Amino acid sequence: MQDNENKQKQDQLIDKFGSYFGSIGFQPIAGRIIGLLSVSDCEELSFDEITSRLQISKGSASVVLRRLVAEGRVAVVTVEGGRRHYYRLKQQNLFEVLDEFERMCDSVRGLLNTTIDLKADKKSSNARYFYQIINTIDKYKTNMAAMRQAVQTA
Amino acid sequence: MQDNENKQKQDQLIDKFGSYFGSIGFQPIAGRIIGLLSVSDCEELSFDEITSRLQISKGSASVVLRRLVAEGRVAVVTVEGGRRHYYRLKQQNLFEVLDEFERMCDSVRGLLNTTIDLKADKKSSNARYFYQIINTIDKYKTNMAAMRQAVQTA
DNA sequence: ATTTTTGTTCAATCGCGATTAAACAAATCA
DNA sequence: TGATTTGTTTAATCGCGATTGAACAAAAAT
Repeated sequence: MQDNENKQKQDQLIDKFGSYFGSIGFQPIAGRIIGLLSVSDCEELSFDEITSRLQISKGSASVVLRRLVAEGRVAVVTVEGGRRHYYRLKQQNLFEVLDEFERMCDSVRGLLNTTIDLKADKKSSNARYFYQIINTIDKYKTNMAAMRQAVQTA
Repeated sequence: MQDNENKQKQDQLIDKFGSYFGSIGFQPIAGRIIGLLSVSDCEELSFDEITSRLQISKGSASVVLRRLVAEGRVAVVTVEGGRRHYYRLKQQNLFEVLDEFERMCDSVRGLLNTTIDLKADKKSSNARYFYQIINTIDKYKTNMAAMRQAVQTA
């Protein structure tokens, strides 16, 4: 009973992980695998445990796990002598998400600069708006750099 | 010649806007419309100018524009006496993107908290990892609050 | 009143990633 | 060696949002 209830709560959480990772561009199954590895009390699960717990085909699991391993999100643990593969959540650099966000900011900044360059009237309403955005991005990046430094030295 | 070259550059930029907005969950056409309204020297374009410049069906344009207007990304300008609708880029609150990012942080934070709650061993490797992430999120939010204040009073 | 312009609605299609099933390969066991 | 477990590969399918085309509606022009 207790166990069953716990499992249900875990399943709900796994789905929430799934939709979160789905929202940032992961395949649904990839998100749910990360969810399972995050939620499970046992931190190393076999291929078989993953497919049966998530009720997914071996094919899906194989493809998605390979990708997750290649991306460095999941680690494979091969126990000596055994033939099974075990998978565990790989801990990420905590600033990785911020890195990606800043890269996105950079690309937007570049895009806006090019856009302004191409404009006949650099003082037009939109051009001024774009200048403002560029400015805000710059402030944000300065701020983030300071924060990283603070965390590093802490 | 000059004109044609300029138009090509604009088209490239419009596609870049398109793929950027696509990457953050917009329909391709929505992204390209925003791109056109951003890049165009004329800041108010009619329905017809949009469909013909982007080579899209009236149906698509109608649906997508309605949505963009509903979301507050595009404004409709109806000139007195005329029957045409004109569309212009609506300038956003510059912190809107950050707002969304912070909301996402909040939801992740909640998810991780729930996950830790459910764990048998709160000192497990993953649990400790999740605590670290929560901590970093908190630092980030504190920092952002300070930055906003600074921008407000500037 | 009729025609033209302007835009909307909606059924049908298109494209594409996600997923599966089943055949296949490789390693271990008996 | 033959049987079993463990995972991979790939062709086919599924699902779903994006897009179109064509019929339709509303307003203005003639």
